[in-house]
This record gives sequence, structure tokens and C-alpha cells, in this order.
Amino acid sequence: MRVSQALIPTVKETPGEAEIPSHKLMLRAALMRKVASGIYEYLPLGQRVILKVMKIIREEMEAAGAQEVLMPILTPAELWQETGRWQKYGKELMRVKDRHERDFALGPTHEEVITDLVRRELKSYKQLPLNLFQIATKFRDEVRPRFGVMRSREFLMKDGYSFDMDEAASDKTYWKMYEAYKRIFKRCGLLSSPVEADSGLIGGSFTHEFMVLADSGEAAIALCGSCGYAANMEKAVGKPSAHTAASAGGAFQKVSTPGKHTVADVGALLKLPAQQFIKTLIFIADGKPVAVLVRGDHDVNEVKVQNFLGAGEIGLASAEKVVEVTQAPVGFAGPVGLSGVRVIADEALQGGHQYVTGGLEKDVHLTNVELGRDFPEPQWGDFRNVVTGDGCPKCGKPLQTGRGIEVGQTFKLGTKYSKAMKCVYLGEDGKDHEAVMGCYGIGVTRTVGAAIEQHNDENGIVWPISLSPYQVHLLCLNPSEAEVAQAADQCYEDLKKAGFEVLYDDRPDATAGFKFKDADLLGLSLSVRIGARGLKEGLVEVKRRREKDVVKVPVAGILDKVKEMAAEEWKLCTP
RNA sequence: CGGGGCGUAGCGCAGCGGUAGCGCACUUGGUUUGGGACCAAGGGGUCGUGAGUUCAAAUCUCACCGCCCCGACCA
Repeated sequence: MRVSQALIPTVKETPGEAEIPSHKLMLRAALMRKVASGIYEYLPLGQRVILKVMKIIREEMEAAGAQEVLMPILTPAELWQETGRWQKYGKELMRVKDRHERDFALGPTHEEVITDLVRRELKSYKQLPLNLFQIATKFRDEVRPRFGVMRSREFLMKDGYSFDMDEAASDKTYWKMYEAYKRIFKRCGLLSSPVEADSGLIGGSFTHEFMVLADSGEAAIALCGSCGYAANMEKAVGKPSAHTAASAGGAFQKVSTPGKHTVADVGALLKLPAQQFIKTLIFIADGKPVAVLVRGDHDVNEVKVQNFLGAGEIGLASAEKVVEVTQAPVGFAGPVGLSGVRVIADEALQGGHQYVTGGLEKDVHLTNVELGRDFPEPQWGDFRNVVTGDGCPKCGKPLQTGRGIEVGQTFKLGTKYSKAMKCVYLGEDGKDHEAVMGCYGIGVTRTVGAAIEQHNDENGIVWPISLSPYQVHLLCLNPSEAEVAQAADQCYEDLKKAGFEVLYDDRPDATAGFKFKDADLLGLSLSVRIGARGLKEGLVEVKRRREKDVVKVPVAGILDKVKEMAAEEWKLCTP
């Protein structure tokens, strides 16, 4: 493609609406434009990247035995009502009415539609297993779309669904998909990590989220560098660091701590480490107050508390509510003498001594507090976020915490949908059985964003070659000089003939500097720069976007050098 | 849905009661041509929308709409 004939409107200044690198760069590098909040159009370069991601997904899905279908975006309400999700899905489900006032939803996911399809076709166990997927536009009316493609209202998703005879067969399919997913993300040049996730209200089954590590990620995760353990914060467990006091001291004592109501403040005053504190947080779960105790250096994980209590709604209590429950201003809550409230405590507190707690009185804390001695044994559980340095639950080595972008999720559905929608097959035993299902999603557009999030520098995108909209960026630096133009034209033809996808910057009026800046911004994996200066000595420059330095080669050697560098690039995205 | 911020040329912004501005981009001509060139001449705006206050509103008031950020939410 010649740049002079292409629609690649790069922009020099960062649009004000963008916050994170991928969003800024997708706009600046002319991959997409915004149409409305959370709704984008993809320009030619963006579309090429999307097509490459889709191609990788298709290849891996088919290799894993899945077949592609295409389901409607506009789906009748009846299907959603069958499973109860017409109600349960809430406002995120985009609803529309047709001219006859009949209800429809723009599909956010397609369990109902696929189950409906399969139940009509599935008769015998001989037809199983079935594994179907599609790549299509999905709609979710997000409360707050943000970060460009990371959380949008309309997006491309690959969604796959498997149907198996029984649990064991479903497991087998699940792990096949799991392996395919690892290959897909690797081929997209992504450093990703499957993490165990909280399966939420569905329960029973298990699920993995495929996370791309990135600071701008919305999800917090814990990872073990030694054994590969990885889990979502809601699920992660870790062995806490050691307690600072090994044995009980004397009776507890009141100390005056005027105006000091954080662990840090009181710790500084008493010269005691955070580990020796008990933080007491008051939550309201389904309208009732609950006191949650964690060690001073730890934070409460609300989801864990919610799961433990089986609560529908949960949140930190308001300041007024805290005063009501603890008889003291916020900052002085403690378990000693606390009554009328359910108390639950994080297991990391076990085995510690000489704790400092709030005194249930303004400007008072207690020291030398002992579990079980000074207040009754609470209900124990895991209620805290793992922190960096905790021991890995699998191998004991230190865990790390970080942030990730969820680019895919695999989910064992069991018979939730096949039961609700009567998706059954006739077994060898002559009886009806519900198909055992799995579902497998990949955010295609989000994967593009995640790739940029992971591969960029201060000058622009640094595409892995598997996603690079074109593999080679050919720059003609002095198009007004006939010799240079001719050499570049020739090179363009040669590279194309050799099978490379080439973006040829032949613009007659752009300066060399301008073309360099554009090339860095677009971030194509490889570039060839042909200019008068080098050509005088018979040399042109070949460069990998990820490397700082150019390699000078004679004109006749361009093709070999490009092939060599391309091979290096491909190695980086080969499973 | 709560809190905050912003809507002025394609983009980034200034102006904050009295003639609509700057930089970049765009058009034409010329000079340039290895890291977002220079000179000259141009084109482009119902100042988000609607009401109100005023002799006079981009500017003050109110309402609405849109966009962004924080939070709540997220099979």
C-alpha cells in the first residue's frame, strides 16, 4: 500500500479524551476514531490488526476442533426470558423494540442463542462433542465505558461454546481450549497469564481469566514467579509474613492517641510496626453491620467477605453507622468490648500477639491485646488481599502482585443453560441427558488494545510482527530525487514479490523527519529507509522497530536482511 | 447512579460583558528536504443546545445535551 493513496490520518497531539497509552496511540496512529462514548470506528490500519487477531483465533480454534458459526446480534427476548437473564442481566443488556413492539436484545454474549441452536439439532450422543464459536460484535451498555477499547459498549468478541456428554468429557474440552488460548495470546505477541478467578454467583464450576500484564489493567492479580501460580485478587491466597511479637505480654492497656486514627499514625506514635495492629472495619452486609478484622499491614477484600457471608449487597459502613456500632468516631474501632455485631477475622491474625487495636473511645487505643483472651474468638476466614512478599500457596516462594487486562475467559458452565433450556441428547442408555457445556470468550478489540499497552515506547506503538498492520514500512526519504524514488519503487516491488506486506511511504511532500516520526508512531515491526545520503554509497537502512539502531546494507542485500529480521520477530510470537 | 471537570475552526488551546483569536493541520505559490522545515497569500466558526439577565452575551444565570476522570458496577 502506498501511503500517498491510503487513509492513515495520524495525529501529532494527543487527543484530550485519552488517558492510557493504548487509547492515546490507537487514536494517534489512526487505528480508530470515536463515534460516541464507548463506540468506535476502525480505520484501515486498525481493521488490518483486528483481522490478524481474528485469523490467529480462527486457526487455533479450528486446530482445537472448534467450528465457526455466525449468530444474530439482534436476539429475541424470549430466549433471555427462558434462562431468567432478561431480568437478571440488568441495564447492561441493550434492549430494543421492533415495529410491533416486540422485545429484542443486542447480544452481549450468546449462551442462550447457541443453546437454542444446539437443542434443535442435537439428538444423539453420537453427535457429541460439539464445539462452536463465532467472532461477532457484542453490545454491553456499560455503566462507564473507559480507556478506549478496554471497556467499550460495542466490541468484537470471539465467543465459543462446547457441548459434551458428561463432566469428564467437558473437562477434556475445557483444557483443550485452555491450551489453545495460551497459544493464541502467545501468537499475538502477548505476555499473558491464565489466572484462577472467582466464579461469582454461578458457583460450583471453575474459571480462568487470561490476563495481560499491564499497569493500566483494571484487574488486580497475584503471581508466583517460581511455580507459575496466578490468581485474581478475589481468589488469591498467600502465606502472610511473620508476626512481630512471638508471645503474649501483660494485660492490655489503654493508651492515649489524640487525633491519631490510622495504623500509620498510631504506629509512628507507639513505634510499633503495622503487623502488630488489628484493623477493625465495619461493613454493612445486606443491611446488617459486620466487623471485619485484618492485620494492620493488610487490606480487606470485599468480595471474599461477601462470599463468606453469602451477602447480596455489601459496602463499608458510613461514618455515622460506624459511630453507632462502635460508640466511637471512625478510627478507633476495635474488637475488645465490641458487642451486638458479628465479628469475622482474617486468618493472618492467628498466632500473633501484643496487638494494638482501637479502644472504642475517642483518642484511645489498646496495646498488648490478645486474641481469645481479651475478646472472644471470632469466626475465621480469608478476608484479605494478598500482598507482595506473601508466600505462594503452591510453592511457598514470594508472590508478586500486579495489574492485568482480562483478554479472555474460559468457563465451565456445567448444565446451567442446558437444563434451563432443555438442551438434551439421547444417550447410549436410551435416556435423555443434559449436555455439559463450557464457554470461552476472547475480547478481540481489547486484545488489540492490550497488545499496544504491552508494546509501546515514548515514540509510539511497537507491534509484534504477528499483529503489525503491515510487516514492513518502506520509507522513501527523498522522493524528489529520481534515483532514490526509483530505488524505493524497486524495493517496494521486490518486497511484495517476496510475500511481505509493505506500507510504502512515497509521499512526495513529506520531509524525511516527518516520515520517521510517523513510522515510529505507527510502529510497524520492520522498516527499510532509502535516502539519497545512503544511496550515494549504495547503502540503505533496515531497522526493527523494537531495536534502537539501524543496520546498513547494500541495495542488493535488502531482501535477505528483511527476511532475517522478520524471522527474528516471528520467533517472539511463536508458542 | 453519586462526586469532580470540560464543551470556542479538523486537532490542541487562549479569550471570560463591547469587531472571533493562537499553534498545528488544510489550499495556492516559492524556497527547502535524514528526526514532525521556512516565507508569503488564503479558506474554514449558528463559540454544544435552549431559555433568561443586559443597550450589548463565547463571556453572567438557569435548564438540557454531549464528553472525560474518580467511585459504585462488571456473564
